[in-house]
Amino acid sequence: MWHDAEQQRSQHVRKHRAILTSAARLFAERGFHETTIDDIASELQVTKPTIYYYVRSKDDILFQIAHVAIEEINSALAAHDDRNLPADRRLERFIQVYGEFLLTDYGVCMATVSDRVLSTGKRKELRSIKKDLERQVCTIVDDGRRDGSIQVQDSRMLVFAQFGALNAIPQWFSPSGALSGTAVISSMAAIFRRAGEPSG
Amino acid sequence: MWHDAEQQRSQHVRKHRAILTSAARLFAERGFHETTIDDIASELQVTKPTIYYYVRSKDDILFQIAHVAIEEINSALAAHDDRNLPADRRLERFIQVYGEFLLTDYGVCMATVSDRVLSTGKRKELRSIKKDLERQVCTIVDDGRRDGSIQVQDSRMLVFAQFGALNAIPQWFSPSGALSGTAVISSMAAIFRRAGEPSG
Amino acid sequence: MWHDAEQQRSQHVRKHRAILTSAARLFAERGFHETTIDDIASELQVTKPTIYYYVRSKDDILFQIAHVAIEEINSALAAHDDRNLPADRRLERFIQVYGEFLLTDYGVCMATVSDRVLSTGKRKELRSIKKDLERQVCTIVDDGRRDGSIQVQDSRMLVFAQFGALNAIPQWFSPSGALSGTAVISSMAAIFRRAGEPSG
Amino acid sequence: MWHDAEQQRSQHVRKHRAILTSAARLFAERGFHETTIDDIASELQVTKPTIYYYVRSKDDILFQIAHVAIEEINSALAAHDDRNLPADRRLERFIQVYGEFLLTDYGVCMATVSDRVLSTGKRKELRSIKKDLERQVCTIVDDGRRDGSIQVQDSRMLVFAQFGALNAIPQWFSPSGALSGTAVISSMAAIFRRAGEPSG
DNA sequence: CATGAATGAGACTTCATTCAT
DNA sequence: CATGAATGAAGTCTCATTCAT
Repeated sequence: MWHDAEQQRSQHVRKHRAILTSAARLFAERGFHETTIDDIASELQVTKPTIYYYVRSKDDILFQIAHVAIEEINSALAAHDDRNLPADRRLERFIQVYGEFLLTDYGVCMATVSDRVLSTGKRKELRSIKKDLERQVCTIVDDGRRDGSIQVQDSRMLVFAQFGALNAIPQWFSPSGALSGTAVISSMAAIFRRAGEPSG
Repeated sequence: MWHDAEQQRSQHVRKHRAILTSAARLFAERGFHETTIDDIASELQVTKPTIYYYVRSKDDILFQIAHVAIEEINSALAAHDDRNLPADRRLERFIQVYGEFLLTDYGVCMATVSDRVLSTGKRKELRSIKKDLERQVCTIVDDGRRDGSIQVQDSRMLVFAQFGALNAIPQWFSPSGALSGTAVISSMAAIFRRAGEPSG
Repeated sequence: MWHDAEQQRSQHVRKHRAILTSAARLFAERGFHETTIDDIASELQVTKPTIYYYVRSKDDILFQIAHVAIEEINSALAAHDDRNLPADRRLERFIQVYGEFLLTDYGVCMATVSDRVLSTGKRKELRSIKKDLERQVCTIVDDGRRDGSIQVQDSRMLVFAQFGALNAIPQWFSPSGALSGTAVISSMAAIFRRAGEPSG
Repeated sequence: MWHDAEQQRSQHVRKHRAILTSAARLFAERGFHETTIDDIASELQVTKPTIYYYVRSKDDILFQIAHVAIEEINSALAAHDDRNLPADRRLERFIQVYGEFLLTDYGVCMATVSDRVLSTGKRKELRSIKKDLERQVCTIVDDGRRDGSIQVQDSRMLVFAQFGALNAIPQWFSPSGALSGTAVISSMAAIFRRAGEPSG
């Protein structure tokens, strides 16, 4: 029955994903080097080699987490079609979506864990993916400069500032703090809205 | 002769500092976990135990680097007495000084290396020091809100955004790139100036 | 129907043999420790447990390969009835048959792979089988000493020398080289013929 | 005092050599894969990391053993200047020297352990060294063909046969057996002397 | 019969750290 | 003060082998 095969396949995908998710949480919480494969395994109630049945190596896990993370951002971004909005609104929406993502384990992991453990090849691939994202946002800013809704000297600098500010959130944000995650994100959005606001 | 002792003492301090400096450079370049004590030792043309003569442990090195770093920032800040300037100018000056610092190895190391390797005690101490710095900047912003030179909803958010944006610079900045370090810093300063600019 | 059972049985034997053959090829090519059960399985397009359905363990495979190998040699030797030939001719024929066998995967595997992986019991059994073969050849040499066609001080030494020289062939022989396998074997046969040639 | 440094250096060399020697013995006895670094360490009454203080990796040990082995053979060969002897005598002497070497742990190790564990680079280097040795012996045989003291169709085949026969000795020779090592070697030498003896 | 999944056991290797000199 | 040597403690990864289906 093809259903069986289908089920098995999805089982496999699900478990693979479970590994990434556990790992993302642990990497986000303790850091990459502070997390052992055994930690991941025991969280999933399996043994070490089981992890290796699904995944090639420890840094492969990180690499795949990053890939999943990017996919998630992109699909979250694609969820709203905002091509008709003015650029400043689109930028704000981006900050919202990206900020929301940074509250998840995948997000924290991606924003927090250094890519230095990766092999040169993987690192390059990852950086290029991240650059794509940056370019996307740059395009929005450039649109804004054209349609007059955003005013800034150097779009790349603004984008870098935004990513820097947002990616740092996990380093100080605590869900039990005074501000909710959404509030924090709104605050950040406001700051960067004003930074690009057409003066006078 | 007390002179001898003096000289010895200063020798000791100098060598100790050399260790921190080499380590800062390597940590900044390769990362903490990617740098071994041997790497540091061989860069200084000494052997491992020599390092341990001056330093308690590997994370002690990181800890001390952070301390030196903070000292340096503080003395750089103290160099200009700007108590009489309006807050927005003082904030800008801070960004300049801090940004300049981020171009040094100590700066990159501090902005880049996670404090997760440290023992809870040291980590807390370090965080509290960093918090002091944040508070200093918060005070400036709050002053600005009072004197009307800075307009922002939540000062802490603005400060976090600034530190985030600045601390991320070492992750993408390359001295061989189109923009000089100073240019980058000015750009950042401009962005945050505008973010706090009184509207209308 | 017994026919079905018969067919099944022969299926089973065929598959079992296919495993041994693939394994022999891989062991011969890469070596025993450099070949994993998975390698064998994937070459046969089956999965690991399937291998274990036919075979007890990895070294069991090696053990059985050796058994098959010996059978093959013996049946190849039996193919020519040469009891009436003079001993020197019989020895030469042996070298030819054994040499030919050493050009096959089973042969290379047997000549090349150490028996140290085997349990003591299996190792002893295998060595005793090999000793049988040696004894057979010794007998030929002894016959030669009696009938005057072979002259040698210590038959066992001659036999060991022969096996050593022949078994080493796979270590240097390349089918793409100047000499064909048959030529190499003839060469070896000539050398040992002369070594046993009655002088004067 | 330079003497101290000298002593220390020689200490280091001596210990390094002790590792190789222990390893050679164990590899020869049990095989490479059947010997763990811990086995080597515990035989020397040190711990595993100590081994790594002197040696880069497990297969580096094998590689270095082979190097030492070759050196030993060459120096043993150089010990007798036999350039004036007829080629057949020189060949015999070679067999004696090489055979003697095969009774040592380094010899057994080299003759017995497969080079398949080595990286391609190291393997090539080693093979080329071995080829040099073969070429040396080939030269002797060729000399013999010229001066009439050795008669053989293909010198390389004779040399391969010799090395094969000799290298196999460790597989069957037992010091507690009827024949002494020297006796075995003489026997082998005799066989190959006769194999190359000018007929008639 | 065959498979996907899981595991036990162990190997190599690294590295911060410490002694004895 | 500084060094060569040594080590404890882990960590990553591999692989033969076995269940449950």
